[in-house]
Amino acid sequence: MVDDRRLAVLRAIVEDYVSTNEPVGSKALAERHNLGVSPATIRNDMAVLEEQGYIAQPHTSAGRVPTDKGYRLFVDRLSQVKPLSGAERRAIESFLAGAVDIDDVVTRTVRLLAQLTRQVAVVQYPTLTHSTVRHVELVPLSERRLMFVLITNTGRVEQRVVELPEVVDETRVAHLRATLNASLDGCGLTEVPDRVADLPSRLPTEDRPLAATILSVLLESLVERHDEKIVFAGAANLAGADLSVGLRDVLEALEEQVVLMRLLGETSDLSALTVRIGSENPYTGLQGTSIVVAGYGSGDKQLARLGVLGPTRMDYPVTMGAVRAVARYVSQILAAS
Amino acid sequence: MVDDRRLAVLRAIVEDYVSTNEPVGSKALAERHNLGVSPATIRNDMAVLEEQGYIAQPHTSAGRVPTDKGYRLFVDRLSQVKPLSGAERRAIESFLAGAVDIDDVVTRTVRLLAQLTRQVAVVQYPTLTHSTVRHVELVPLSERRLMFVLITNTGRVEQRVVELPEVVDETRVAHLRATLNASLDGCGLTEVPDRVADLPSRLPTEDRPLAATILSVLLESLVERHDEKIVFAGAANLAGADLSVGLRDVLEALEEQVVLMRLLGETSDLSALTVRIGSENPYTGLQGTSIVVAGYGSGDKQLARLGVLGPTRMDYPVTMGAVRAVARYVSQILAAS
DNA sequence: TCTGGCACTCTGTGTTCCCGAGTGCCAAGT
DNA sequence: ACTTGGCACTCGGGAACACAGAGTGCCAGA
Repeated sequence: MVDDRRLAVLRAIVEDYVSTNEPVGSKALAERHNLGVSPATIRNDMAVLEEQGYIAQPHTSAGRVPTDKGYRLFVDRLSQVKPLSGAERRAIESFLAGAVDIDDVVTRTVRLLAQLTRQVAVVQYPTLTHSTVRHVELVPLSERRLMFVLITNTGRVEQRVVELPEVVDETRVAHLRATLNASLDGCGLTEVPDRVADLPSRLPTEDRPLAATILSVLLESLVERHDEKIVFAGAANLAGADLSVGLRDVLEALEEQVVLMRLLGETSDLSALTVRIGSENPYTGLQGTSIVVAGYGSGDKQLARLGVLGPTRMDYPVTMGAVRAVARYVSQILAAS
Repeated sequence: MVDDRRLAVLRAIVEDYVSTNEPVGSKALAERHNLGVSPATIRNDMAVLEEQGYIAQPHTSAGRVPTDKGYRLFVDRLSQVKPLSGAERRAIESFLAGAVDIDDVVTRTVRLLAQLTRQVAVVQYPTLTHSTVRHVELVPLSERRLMFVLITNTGRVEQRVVELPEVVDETRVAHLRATLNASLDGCGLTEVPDRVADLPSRLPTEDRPLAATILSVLLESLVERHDEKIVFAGAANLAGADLSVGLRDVLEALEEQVVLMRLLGETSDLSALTVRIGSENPYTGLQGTSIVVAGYGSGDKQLARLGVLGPTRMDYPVTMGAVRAVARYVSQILAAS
């Protein structure tokens, strides 16, 4: 009973603070929310909440502000993800449906999410780890050069130019192409190294150096692209917000692929929404910000993650709703293509 | 004589203001630069310069600050582009040399430029307008789907998935592929529509619907990509600077492809450095910022542009030097690949 | 045409003062 | 055992004010 009310007070504090951006006092709370008790009682509850570390006061004679721990409790137990409105859902759907290729899907998604949440959106390209080879193509560019193109089932295309050790005619290229496709078609990218390991030995002796060159490029491109690409949008939305730390640090972090990677990657559970609040984030420079992350993917496999980053003082229910919805729609689009 | 000194005063004002970020007064000017005259004389010159609109004073009793017109004169007649140091040149070279494909070149370039100038760097992808077709590839994905891949001589790859009107076997695809390559190889992208116009009529009747479908996708992809991709980096560098207008507006402009396009595109001369200062820029929201743009390209053809954007109060000689140098190195890299 | 001198004008900063919101605590009421 | 009204206390932030310092414009003399 008493405990319940105390939680209600915490919820009210979070909600008010998020919407007004001002420390909230006992009197205002008693007025705006009908908690059925007097300001004095609320003050007592607040003292306890502060004792327990859920709220804090900026100055002695100011109202209370939620701490990271307070937000955490709010997100875990006091709030419900808020679904999007019908209009918003339709807008998402039609906006994403127009995408022509994987690049386009990612670009549209990140912009959409930024606009929807009015925060910084972050989207990771579908990882190659769970993709399979759809086709390998060798395109002669000149006598001693060819372009190597790898197409995956997620629509991603990797290409490399290969300098050849010798002059090679079209017939030999065709043969190699056929052999490569035969051994790799449908094969998961992680298995590729195994599959091609013995390939040179299955070829005529004179083709082996050629095959070796191409394979080394192939393997290299797999390794290299393993560190995934991440894009963001909506940096302008940070301009107004008051991050406790400087805006500069946040922008710098956003441009560091590595930081972004870990930001999205270090979430434990892929199928649910992950929220990391303020100091829960290991990176200084991102103190004062929170992130909401969801996994997405085609079919039942989670391929990558997307999310938004904003000030700790954000509207979690709404943001979580938007992230979850966008993740679902993107998954849908990818599954269909 | 007098005129010369007045210009020297303007130059000194610009240099001091750029380095100190504070309105510069007659006394400080007389001390820091040996102009050989007294502060009083300088005051007279400053009065004239203000009359002519080259400088202004923020408040009645403050020093002077260059106006956009003043910067313009400085850039046009009072400054010399400052070449990079040897160390910087070597750093550029080695950093760019490691790029593996066109995407990589652009990404590295934009980061490099941002770091070098400590401002926001903007790089446009090589335009397709002057590229030629190196190869067209058709990759069957399933019975009624194939992937269409277009490779250009600049290393750019466009791909599209095509839904076919009928089930098509490999032989017919091969034939179509050969025909396409025969007519398009080496052809400039702008000529493609002409070249393929009569192509269906040269094919057997039963192949015509198939060819038409594929061609429509091809043409569409050409038109669509005509609005070029532009990337930027170094937004964090804006955080400290004081744009006269809000940081938010600038960030918003940077995320608008269209604005960026026109920003880079509306330069008259491709072979030289273009500088647009403050209000010379047509976009509100970018008042208070200047841009320095250079063209780059492989061989003698200018393919695209790159540049940096920063506060009007920037070090023009250094910035211009960096932009010019990077543009040259990128051109070199592209020509070699 | 340049220079030193001088009166004038501001901005920015520091000080002081005071209002009001908000708290913590206590004693009384349920 | 909670809850409530009352009350004294604290502190941040805005308004009013004074003041020093930098810079200017102008003028008379070299």
